Order: sequence, then structure tokens, then C-alpha cells
Amino acid sequence: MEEILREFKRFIKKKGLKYTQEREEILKEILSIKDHFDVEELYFRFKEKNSKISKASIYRTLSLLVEGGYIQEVYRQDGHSHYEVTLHKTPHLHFICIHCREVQEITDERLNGLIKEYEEEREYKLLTYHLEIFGLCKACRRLKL
Amino acid sequence: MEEILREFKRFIKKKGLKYTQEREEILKEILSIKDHFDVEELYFRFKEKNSKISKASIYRTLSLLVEGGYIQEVYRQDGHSHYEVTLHKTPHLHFICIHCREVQEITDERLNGLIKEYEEEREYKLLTYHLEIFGLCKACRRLKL
DNA sequence: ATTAAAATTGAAAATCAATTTCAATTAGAG
DNA sequence: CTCTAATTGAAATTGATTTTCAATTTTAAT
Repeated sequence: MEEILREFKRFIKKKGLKYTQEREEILKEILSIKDHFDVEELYFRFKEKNSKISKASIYRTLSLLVEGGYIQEVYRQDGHSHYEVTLHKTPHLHFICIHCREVQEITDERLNGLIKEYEEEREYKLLTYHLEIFGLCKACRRLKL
Repeated sequence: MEEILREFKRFIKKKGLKYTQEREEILKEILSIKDHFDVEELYFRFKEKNSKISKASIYRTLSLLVEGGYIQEVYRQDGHSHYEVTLHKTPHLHFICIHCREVQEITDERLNGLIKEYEEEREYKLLTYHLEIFGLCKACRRLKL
């Protein structure tokens, strides 16, 4: 945690920007979230603890965090973006149930292998990837929807 | 083509909806597009041929086409959705160059195999999947961006 | 073919996520 | 501490998508 914050400060400084309380506070809050999150969720959390961080700042900081590779936009649901922390996580895919909206993560080294292979084969410089599988989860499937 | 239109008519009828000229015209136009498309592109094409189909109708018909599995929303760029025709296409992934914005398709049976495996393993009912790889293409990579 | 009811249309208004503007505040180099 | 440029929150704006609604069209039943 401390290490990530220090690293983020370095990142901000290197860009000639200022390391503000708001930026640190936003990253701290994000690091405390286990699952996926969206702007509303973050805003709500700040409201709850009487922090008056604005949505504008949240949006602005999220851009920086994506740029620095700290978080990723992983999928879109209900017309807006959902994010997750990238650091210390193996690349993985998301299974999204279109009925109950549950999101499950699946990690598979074979998938990462395939993607690395495409990268080398075509001489791409891979930055990130998203694999989203849409369908019905085991439970919702049983409801015969 | 004719077969797809007939099948779409059946789909519309089964839902108790009306098979209108606009819906058919929109699907026809989409089937004539090789690559990916977005709402603007479609709207522009209708304008060009003096067809007065509205954006509202385009949006409404796209929803139906997605629901029926005729098209898929494949990625988001510049704040809006991009689609492609699903029928007769093998599932595939998209490599999106963040610099020149070129989108390349990659098909790999091994990937489809892996996904089928996840589906069976977890007893999901898979509907569709999207795999997007973001990075730099061979050409843009050379520019050392 | 007419007709009537219900669905669909285009145009405009509304919605909503995301971005931008701007005056006031703050970080941080010197 | 001081100064300048960057950042902030709030409000305005943008732009995609959705909704509203009166006029039109489809289609099933006459």
C-alpha cells in the first residue's frame, strides 16, 4: 500500500503534476476496494466519510490511474465504466451474468499464453486486454430464463 | 441475405412486433457493411441515399438486432459503441491499436476451445464473448511512441 | 379492400455519463 | 514565505443514447 502510493507519487511527479491530497485519497480508497468499482461507488464512499471530493476529481484521477497502469477499465454495465486494480493481479477474464449481473473472475495461464503468442506473431506491443464472457451463471441458468 | 431477412422477420413476429420497412432497411444496410460500424456511420449512409431513417430508429433497431444475435457490440471507441455482424462469423478477438485506432481481427480455434471449456466447467450458459487487446500495432510501434 | 387497434415512426426533449470551464485554492520550487 | 502554475469543486457543457408524443403505418379481422 505505502509502496504503491510512493510509486504513484513518483509517477505524478515525473509528469510534472502535483501530488495532491485528493489524488492520494482517491488511490487509497481504490486500493481498499477488493472488487470492481465505478465512479458512483467511489463518490458514495467519499460522501459517507464526509470527504468532499468531487466527481470531476474522481474522473480526472481515474484517467491518470489508468494511464499509469494502476487500474483498468474492465467492463461496461448500465451505461458506464467499471474498473479494477491492476497491480499484483494476474491477467484474467470476466464472466458477466446478464441476469443477476454477478461478475466472476477466471484466471488461466493458457489464455495469457495465447495472447502473448498473438503479440509476438504480429509484432504488437500489448498494453492490456479484456476478455468478457456474457451469459447466464449456474444459478440463473436453473431458473430457465 | 434473403434468408437472414426472412429469419429476422420471423424473430420480429415471434416477439409480437411489426416488421416495418425501416427495420428491414436498417438490417439490409448493416449486412452490406463488411467491417465494423457505429450509429453515425449508419445514419450517414442513410442520409447519403436520401433515406430519412432517424437515429432513434437506428438505436431502436440495433437493440433488437443485438437481442436476436444478428449483431454484436464489439468495442467502444471515442465514447460510443461499435458493432459488427455476428452471423456466419467465427468467434474472434480484436486487436485495437491505441495510436492509429486500427482494429484487426484474429481468429483462433484454441481460444474458442478454452472458452467452451470454462463454460462447461462452471456450468454457464454462454451467450457471447468479447476479447479486446489494446496496444500498439507493428507500424505504430516502429514510431517508438 | 376497409377498418380499427396497437405498434412504430421522426423530431424534439430528456437523460445521464463524462468532460470542460472558471474562479478560488493549493502545491511546491525557489 | 512568495509566487506561479496546477488543481479543485461546482456548474455548465457535451455527446451518446433513450424517451416522449402526435402522426403514421402495420396487420389482423372484418
